[in-house]
Amino acid sequence: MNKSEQTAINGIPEPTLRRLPTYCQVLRRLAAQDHEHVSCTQIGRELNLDPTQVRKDLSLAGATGRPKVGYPTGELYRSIETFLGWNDARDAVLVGAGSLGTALLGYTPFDQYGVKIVAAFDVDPAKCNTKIHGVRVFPLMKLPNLLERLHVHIGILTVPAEAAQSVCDQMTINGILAIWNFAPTALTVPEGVIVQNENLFSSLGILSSKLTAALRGAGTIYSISDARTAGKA
Amino acid sequence: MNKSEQTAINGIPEPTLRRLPTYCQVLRRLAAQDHEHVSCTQIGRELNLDPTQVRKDLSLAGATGRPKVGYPTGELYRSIETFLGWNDARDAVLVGAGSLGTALLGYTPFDQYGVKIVAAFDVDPAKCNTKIHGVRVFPLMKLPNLLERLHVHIGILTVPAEAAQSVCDQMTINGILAIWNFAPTALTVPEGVIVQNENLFSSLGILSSKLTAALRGAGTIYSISDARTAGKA
DNA sequence: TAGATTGTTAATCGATTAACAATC
DNA sequence: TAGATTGTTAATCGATTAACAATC
Repeated sequence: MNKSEQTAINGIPEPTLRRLPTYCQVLRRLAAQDHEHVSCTQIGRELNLDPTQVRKDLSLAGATGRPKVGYPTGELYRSIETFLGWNDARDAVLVGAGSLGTALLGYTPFDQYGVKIVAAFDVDPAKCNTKIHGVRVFPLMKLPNLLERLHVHIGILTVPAEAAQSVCDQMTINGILAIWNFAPTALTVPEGVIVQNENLFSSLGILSSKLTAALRGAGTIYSISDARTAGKA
Repeated sequence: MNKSEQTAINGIPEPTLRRLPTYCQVLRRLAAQDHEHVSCTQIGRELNLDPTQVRKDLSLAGATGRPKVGYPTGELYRSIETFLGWNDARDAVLVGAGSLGTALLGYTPFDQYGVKIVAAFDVDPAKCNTKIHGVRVFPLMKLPNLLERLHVHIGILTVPAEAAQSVCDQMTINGILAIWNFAPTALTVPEGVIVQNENLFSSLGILSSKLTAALRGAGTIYSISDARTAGKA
């Protein structure tokens, strides 16, 4: 049932989509260092990935290289960028100008990664009609009206879990097609709407359970510096 | 070589570790609503997951239920919490008190999720010796000294990509065993050190490539039926 | 040429899903 | 009891990895 997150779009596996942006980051650096060409082996070394996997990912994104030579760095970068839809930024709105929302409003790199936040919304009257990092904050009430006028397709959700579904509904009713959800709760959306969950607590769960396992193992047989053994099993 | 990130710990698959925290969130809500028992079907409905998968996850976490009855809600919650190491909070330090770092310092739910940030560090003298959301900010220079004294095992990295590896090295040299990395760059760490990458741009890449695909194919039968699966979260 | 590298197909591995007996 | 649910084993599915011919 939860096909959404794992299912391939256009035959592109989700893990591939997740890796493509990291290739962009490496390629940008290599291009700045005047590397005209780059091989899958090089990229794989930078990111600790199997070169074959890199090659398969690149081919899925439509890139082509030359045997022995590799891929032209700049061209490869641009073709991934285009594939991801990052070459020209899309407008987005953010709802929930709390600490996390504020941070995202000030996160300048987004411009380079295909997203431009054009308006923010909050229920707190104290925040409304101010600007945060140059973005105007509107009362939540105005969301439907403004969405209709602005034709924005991306919504960023940084509200508390309790408010998430209600705001989500208001977004989808008014034309939002993709929601980047930072609220730690599952959203129900109409068919066709894309939801990308960013659950910080899930990551934290992985981190702490691995650490717990490592420390547990360290206490019994291995020393702390040997925690690696506990980490692999 | 980055097996550490993908490899199961104690035979627990990474996807399971990622789902366990979401079960906690649902269970907490159900417990508050006085549900004494809960079934995998119920949990699955809340999160759009296959009930069999939920059951398997729970069994991997060591929980047991009773046929027809289900799992005792409170007990199940506590057993997952314990499994994740969230029952008593671990100390952590944060390096990089920029906008994202500041947001994390103010993210109160962390206390409930096993992490307590006891100190922050930054290179900017203007930020040093102040408090952000009640956490003292120290000059980065003091990191080694303080880590040694505090015996902290978790490091949160919210510095720019260029500084990430250097700070990471300072962390691991001084006893950090697990790094929550928000910098958009791959880290090289000694064996046994756990790295959990939180690459916002990877998520953004998935979101925007799916949206691009959906908009590109808008109108064709193919993309509409394809978008259906993308909707479920 | 020789060796590195691409592109692609086949094999492997692991996670999800299905099937089903046990049980309350 | 009947039906829902657990626990577990087997089947399926998909991603990763290996193998290898083509090629610059």
